[in-house]
Formats: sequence, structure tokens, C-alpha cells
Amino acid sequence: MAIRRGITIHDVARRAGVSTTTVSHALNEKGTISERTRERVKSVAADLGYQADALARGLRSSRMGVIGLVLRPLDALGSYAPSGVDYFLRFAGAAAGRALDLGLGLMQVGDLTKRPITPLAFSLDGYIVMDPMDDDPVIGLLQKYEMPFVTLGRDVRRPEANNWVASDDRRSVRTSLSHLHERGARSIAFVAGVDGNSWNRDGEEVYLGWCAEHGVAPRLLHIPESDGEAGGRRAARQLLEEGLPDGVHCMTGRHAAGLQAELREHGVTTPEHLLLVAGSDAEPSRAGTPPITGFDLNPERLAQATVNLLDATIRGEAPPARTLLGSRFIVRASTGGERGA
Amino acid sequence: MAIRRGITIHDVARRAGVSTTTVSHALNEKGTISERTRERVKSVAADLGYQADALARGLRSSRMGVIGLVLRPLDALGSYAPSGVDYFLRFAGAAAGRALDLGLGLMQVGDLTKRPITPLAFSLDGYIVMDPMDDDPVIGLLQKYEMPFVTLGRDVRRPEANNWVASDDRRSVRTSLSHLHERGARSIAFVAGVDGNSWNRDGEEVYLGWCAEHGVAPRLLHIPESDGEAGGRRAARQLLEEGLPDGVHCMTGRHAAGLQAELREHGVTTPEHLLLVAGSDAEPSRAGTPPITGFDLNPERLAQATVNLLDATIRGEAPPARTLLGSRFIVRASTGGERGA
DNA sequence: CGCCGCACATAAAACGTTTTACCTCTGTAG
DNA sequence: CTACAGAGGTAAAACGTTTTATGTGCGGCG
Repeated sequence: MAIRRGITIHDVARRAGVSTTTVSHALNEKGTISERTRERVKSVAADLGYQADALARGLRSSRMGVIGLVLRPLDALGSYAPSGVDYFLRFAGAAAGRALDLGLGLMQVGDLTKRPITPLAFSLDGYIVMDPMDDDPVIGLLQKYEMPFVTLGRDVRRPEANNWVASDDRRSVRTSLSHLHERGARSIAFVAGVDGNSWNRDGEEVYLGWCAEHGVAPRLLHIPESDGEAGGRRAARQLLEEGLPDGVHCMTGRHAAGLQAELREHGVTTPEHLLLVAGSDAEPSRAGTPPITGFDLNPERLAQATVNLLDATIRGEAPPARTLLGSRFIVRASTGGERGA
Repeated sequence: MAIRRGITIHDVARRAGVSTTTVSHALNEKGTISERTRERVKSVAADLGYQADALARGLRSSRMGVIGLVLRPLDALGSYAPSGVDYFLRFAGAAAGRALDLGLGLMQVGDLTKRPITPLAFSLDGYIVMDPMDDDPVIGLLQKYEMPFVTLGRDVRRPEANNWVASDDRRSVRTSLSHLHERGARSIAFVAGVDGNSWNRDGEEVYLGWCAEHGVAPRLLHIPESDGEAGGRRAARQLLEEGLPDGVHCMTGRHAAGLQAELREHGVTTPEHLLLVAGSDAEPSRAGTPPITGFDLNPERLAQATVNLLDATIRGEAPPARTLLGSRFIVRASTGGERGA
């Protein structure tokens, strides 16, 4: 790949009349060399537009200036650019932006436990793992190689971990259930995904608790995230068969959109016959008929916090932390809209 | 960084009882070695979980498996994670996803002509440059180093270039102006940004042409992209002072949102007193009072096409191409909504 | 004078690959 | 019997750094 950037440390050394060792030391503020020489070397280096080759430097194991991002739910999904799911894209984009502001590159990589892996994968400075699954092998790998990492969403199997940032999903689900109840729903069904991460686990747990508390029988459905709208439709048919609730909370926006569409085709409309909330806002749920009430998880804010935490961890200044950030509840027509039922 | 991945090519060589050369050849399908040895080496390598170190390999100048993404408008903006602009985030996220599907990593990097640069910057396999500016130094740099690249948006100074993908902005602006005209606007102002890219240039050109064609005096305002909503408000005050038009097209969503808010505070509402269109849909414009008509540039689709083109270019299979993709026009309340004026 | 320590600088090893040039067989043609 | 051509393999150089170990020369102290 004819990259031929030319100028190496040798060129600088020759031009400055010193050894390469001296150049390296001068530029990295190491070793013992006179101030005069150091300055001279620096100016020569600047003149020549010298910049150390990252690969060669990395070979001697220093910092690479790049962090990795693994989006576990997308690994499970099979496609890294799913349509109708903007949460991950926004998170990834925002994380890259924040990283850049900190002088770091960010690289999105696939499942580290499956070949082929991006070759650079194990040379990165640290990792963000989004929504790790139950006993996630990727986490195991990172621990084995002693690589710094941070998760977005709690790792359900490591309750003692304190290197995570998460949206306050328990609170969101409570908010949703209260909202549904307040607007008249008495029998509320809950559609969760199947990935074993805290997002699903916490949601279910809060739902079951809420049902117990209110003395109602829970109706908990599990639909694979990867089934998208089709999965939502399946859930709808199941509900139609077994008897309709008057409120539904779907953890994912695509399930919600599919469910709404299927019900509608059977003459069941929202919010008239049934109130509907999506746990995560997405294009298909916003564009539903009518638009579906949901939570904006604010991926930009989450990304910022996550990258900051990883950066601190890498430089060893890690005040390890567990950060919970609230989501924004957006009431739309599927639960009666802004004001009143 | 205690990465200590352990297993090197030497381990494999020792275990297989051959030289490192043989291992390298066996795994890379080079050299002349017997099928038997090749298989044995491969199986040993697999047993040991050997994976070649990307840095060491890159040092010998082969392919890195990573492409770079430069978002020029964000360089100009100063922040890589601006609030209220989701176009870039969505593009970046989707591009990373597509790259991953092709087995490539994607790294977002900052302005290549300004220090400090991510160290890896010049070792990447190729680049996507988004919305290059007029005589963009980043393009110059990439050309100088003979690095493969592709732009999103035409490079206005290189009309002969055929390595780009772009949204059909000329058509979008024409659509917008026709729409405004059709719904009754007779004096239409145009608010563009100041970045010297095809996005702004083409928009202005079409606007001026349209005015000439319809025999109306153009009113062209320039507001820095980085001023965001505040810039839109400034434009609004200028219009109030100099006399209100009955239609406005703002190239950016944030300008549109600011303009709308400011006008509203002066008793001028959309769509009653003035019809408003945003050239690029964004959170602030969608959330306007009322929601603002605009174009979804479909960054996901653009990203897909751009990454595909770069990938082909890198592997030399480049059927160099100029790809124009249409945007989706979304009519909202700021121009009277879905049906009729 | 002899030795130590200090300030400054450098040679050479190391990092883990790929690649180039060379070696040693074995069989075959002359 | 010699020469030559593969086939199969290896030693060593190269990539561009950083780091470790090793010199120098000089001033000061005993």
C-alpha cells in the first residue's frame, strides 16, 4: 500500500547529527540529554514534519491511542448496521466523537471471540462493551488478556464490578408502568427480548415486582431482538389469541412497532383499545400509527460518560464508578398524547 | 499495558518443529511448502490459538484492516460530538457497521492536518472524507501520501473526481422550493452555511437559478454552521428588520429551529405567516413548534454506499463511480403538514 | 595519581512479523 | 557421472521504534 510516509527517526537523527536513541529520548522526554541538544533535535524533527510511526511504536508496547467498541446486541443480531435501530448508531457515533475530543481514536469491532477478528483488536488500549450478555465470553477474553474495559449496562454476572455506565432502566420501566396505570390500563403485558443482559433482566424484574405489588397476574412474553417487527407481530397474535390486555410495554421499539401494526390490522387500535409504550425509542416506533410513547435513552450522554470512564481507567486515574443516567420519557399518541387520556 | 498476548509465530514454529518462515508461509499461502507441512502448521497454529500481531505485520506494510473516517464539518465545528446534529452520528455509526460486515474496522479520526493526530492515522488502509471543503488540505494530504480515499459529497475543486457518493442535494433544494411555491410562498429566503463544500455550494446555486427562473429577487443569507440555533435566530432578526419573506429554506436543521423559535417570539408563526423547510432533518427541527418540514438524507444508505466504494477502491477492484442518492422529503406542520395548505 | 561519579551520548537488542536470498536434497536429462 | 532443475525448507535482513546496557570524557575528592 505505498504508504511511504518517508521521514523516519533515522532521517531526523542524521540531519541533527545524533543517534536515533538521542532523537527518541529528546522527543519523549526520557533519558539524560542536554537541553541544547534536546531543543535542536526537536526543531529538526518539526522541520522535517517527523511523526513517529504508530505501528513501530506500538510494537514496543506502548499506548496505541485507540479504543475499541463492541456492540454485543449487534453481534447477536448478526448485522452491524440493522435498519430501524438508531440507538446503537447514535451511541457509536457519539462515543467516537467524545474519544476524538480526548485525542483518542475509536474503532468499532465485531465479536472478539469469533474469527475473523479485526487484526488490530488486541493491540488497542481498552474497550467499551455495550450490553454484555450473561457470562459474556468477550468480557472473559478481555479479563484474560488484562485489557482495560468498561461496560455500558451492568454485567449481570459481576455484581461487584464498578466499571460501568448505564441508563436507569429500572426507573424507566416503573415510570412506564405507572403511566399506563394512571391512564387506565389495568391488565398490562410485557414484551422483553431474549438477550441475557441487564436491560432485559432488570426490566422483567421490575415488571414482575410491580405486578406482585398491584396484585395482578403478570403476562411476560419473550421475543428475540433479531426478529424485529415480525417478532412484535407474533407477540400481537399471541395476545389476540389468549385475550387482549389493555396496556403493553415492549422493551424494544421495533417489537412495539410490529405489535401495533399487527393489532391494527385486526381492528385493535392504540390508544383507543390498548395503551402502548416502547422501552427504547426508535425510528419505527416514532413513525408508528399513531406514534408510540417511549424512552429516549440519550445515547449521546451515555457515550460521553462511558468514554470518559474508560479514558480514566486506561490512564490509571480510574476513580472506578457506577454511573446511572436517567432516560427521557416521551409521551406520544399511543398512550393518549401529551395531556390527559 | 500488559497486553502480553503470549503466543507468537515463534511458539508455533517451535511446537511444529519448523522455522518461522515456514509458519508464515503456511498461514499466508505463500512460498513453496508441502501440503502436509502446511496442514500440520495450520493445525498447530489453530491449537495454540495463534493470531498474528497486527502491529508487527503492519510494520512490514501490508493491509491493516482498518479504514479512517474524517468528518470535515465537525472539524470546522470544533466539537466532534455536537448536540442536536444526528446526521453525522448516524453516518459514522452506520459506516462502522457496514465496514464491520466487510471485515474491516472503522476509525473516526480528527483533522489530519492539525496536531495531534491519532498516531495510527497514516497506517490505515484508506479514508472516507465527509463533505470536503473547498481545496481541502486533508484531501491534499491523502493524495500526497497516495492513500486511497473516497468522499461523501463532491469535492467542488475536483470536478473530474469519480470517487464519491453524495445525496442529491440539488434535487432536494428544487423539491423544497417547488413545495414552498406550491403552498403559496412567493418571496422565498435562503439560509446557507459558510463551509465551502458542495452541500452549501449546490444549494445556493440551485436557489439562485430558481429565483432567476421565476423572476424573483434572491435573498441569500450566510450563517456559520457552528452558530447553530443562535445563528438561526440572528437570521430571523435580520429578516424581521429587512422585511419578512413568506417562505424560508434553511440548509441546516439547527438554523431552521433557531429561526423558527425567534420568529415565534416576535409573533410570527409557521405555517400561518411563513412556510419553513430544513434542508437537513435534525432533532431540533423535528422537535420544533410546530415540527419542521425537512429532508432525511438517509445517512445509513449513504454510509453503506460509501464504505462499499472505498472497499472496492482499496482492493483495486474499483469501478470508480459517482453515486447520487435521493433524500426523503418529510412534510411536517411548518409547511402545512401532510395534506393541503 | 587513581578512582569515583556524573553528564551526556550511543550501540545494540528487542518487539513479531514478512520477505529475500540462499541452502540441501532428490530425481532426471544429457 | 555430471549438471541442472525443481521441491521443500531455512537463515537472516528488514520494517521503525523504544529501551537497556555500555561507553566516553571531565571534574573533584582522597
